[in-house]
Amino acid sequence: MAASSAKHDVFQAIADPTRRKLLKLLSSEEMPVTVISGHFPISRTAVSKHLRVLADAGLVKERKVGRETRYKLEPQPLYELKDWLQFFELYWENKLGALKRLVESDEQDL
Amino acid sequence: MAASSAKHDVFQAIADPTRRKLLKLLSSEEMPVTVISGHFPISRTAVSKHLRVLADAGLVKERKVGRETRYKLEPQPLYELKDWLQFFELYWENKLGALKRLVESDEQDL
DNA sequence: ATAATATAACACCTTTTGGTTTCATGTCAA
DNA sequence: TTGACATGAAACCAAAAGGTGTTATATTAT
Repeated sequence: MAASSAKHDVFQAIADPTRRKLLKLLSSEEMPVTVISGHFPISRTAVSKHLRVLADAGLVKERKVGRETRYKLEPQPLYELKDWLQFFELYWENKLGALKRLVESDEQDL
Repeated sequence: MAASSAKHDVFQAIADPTRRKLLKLLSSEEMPVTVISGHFPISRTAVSKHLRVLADAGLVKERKVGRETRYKLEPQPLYELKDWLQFFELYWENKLGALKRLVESDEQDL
């Protein structure tokens, strides 16, 4: 899995379905690894590695509490995704809207 | 690379930087593979495989014109991504909101 | 008909990824 | 202090991913 020496980016981090489920799970509540693992059919170690990838991408924050490590969603990096997506919105939604804007700017030129 | 027998999903398709560049490149104009390859440092075959992954995810549309195959962006599947993202907007906006409240209360303390 | 072009299809290679099991370390409770 | 628990780390594995180069096939131009 992800050895995680090099920083992972958001796009790659969310590519995996398990990691996406992790993000949702950790969105509301902070949780220790053991509890998190209970929600997945894979081993605790595997979950731990996914968490590492997410942490690398900055999507999750770790906090040590006694002998456990608790994880929580850190949504900021998703901004990058939103920005990226915004570029394409032009193309799907309003082909009409884009045309309208174009026409309007042309009108101003008149 | 992606053999592409099983359908690829959008999240996986956009995970690769080359594929993201492909999407941008194909957003404005329809292009045949050879022209597309000119924009990348990798082999034409590699580009072709990336295009296949994108097509699998429905992000790109192929059209045969004579002996060439032209590719164009098909932005619809990005909707899924937007929906997914929307869930998390709640969390980061709250955070910003919370920060704003914090700053404001600090100002009031002065 | 023949040569050149565009691209898909194969076969192959290396690195990464998702997963496992086992071991080491740190912390809490008795 | 001794044992149980939580987690990280390490070693390992199979499959997928990204890449290459080499055919094969269809289409266009001469």
